[in-house]
Amino acid sequence: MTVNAQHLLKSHQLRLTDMRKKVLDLFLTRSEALSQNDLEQHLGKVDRITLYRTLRTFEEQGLIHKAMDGTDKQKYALCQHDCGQGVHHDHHAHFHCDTCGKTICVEAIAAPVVAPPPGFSVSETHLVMRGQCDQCN
Amino acid sequence: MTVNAQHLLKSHQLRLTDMRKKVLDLFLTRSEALSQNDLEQHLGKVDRITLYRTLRTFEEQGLIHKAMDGTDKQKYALCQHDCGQGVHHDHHAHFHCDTCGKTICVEAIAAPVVAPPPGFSVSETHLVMRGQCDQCN
DNA sequence: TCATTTTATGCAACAATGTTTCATTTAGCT
DNA sequence: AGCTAAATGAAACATTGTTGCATAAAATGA
Repeated sequence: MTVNAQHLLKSHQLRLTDMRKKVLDLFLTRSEALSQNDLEQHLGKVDRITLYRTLRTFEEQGLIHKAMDGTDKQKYALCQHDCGQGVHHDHHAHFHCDTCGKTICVEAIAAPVVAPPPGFSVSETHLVMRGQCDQCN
Repeated sequence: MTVNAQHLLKSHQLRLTDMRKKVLDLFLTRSEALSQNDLEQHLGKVDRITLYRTLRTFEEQGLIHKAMDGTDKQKYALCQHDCGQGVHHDHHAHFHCDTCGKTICVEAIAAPVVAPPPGFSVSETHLVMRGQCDQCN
């Protein structure tokens, strides 16, 4: 486990367990968003349920965020900002490659601030691009 | 069945079957996007698989489009433009209410045109807002 | 209207994913 | 080392997505 992972867990009031260390380490070495299935592939034989709860916990504590990409599968990526318990500050766009299926965070592009229709209030705005990534182009 | 539904099916080269007429009629009376589960609730006892294939066919033929809303469930809404086989022209934003769970199309707001990172090419861009709708506010 | 052809349906079956309950194990603290 | 709160792992179940195949129905043309 990297020092970084240990520090991240500690700073988010999370106990250091094997599963959490392994999962977080994997996120730290990957630039693209990971689905639960991706994680299972990379981690080998791990308990599906524990992994599911680990991801939920990480998301609740602001360690990772859901990467909306228009597919029906949930994917997660590391938060780059100081997100905390129940608070996320990730406003970047996500890019989904229709060829390789990878989903990556595009920090350089922020979701636009748009005026909602009358009577509506907006708490988050997401921008999702689909197409071909640099690897597949 | 409304005349509208019959005309829509015909103009998209689709046979007029009971399921298709019922499903399309329901979309025509609803302003929000519908999940497969929503449709089953409203249609009563219908075959799950046939409904699944009906939605897939409608989507392929440009009658309905997937309404991305950040939830893990697939939702569909009527195309407002002249979408055809494999061609969709829906570039509007979608709004998801975190209270009532409804997802609606916001025709007034278009997904922005953004310059992708170098090496990337973009085929579609989606804009999703989350918050409270006018009913729940 | 009826026979033919093409397409849609309904059923069975299965894979993947999401989720809860509960007994057991483990991490963090004293 | 021992205590306590929390995490894990197993079982079990719900929901959703998906394919193959025999049957039924829609469109077409005589």
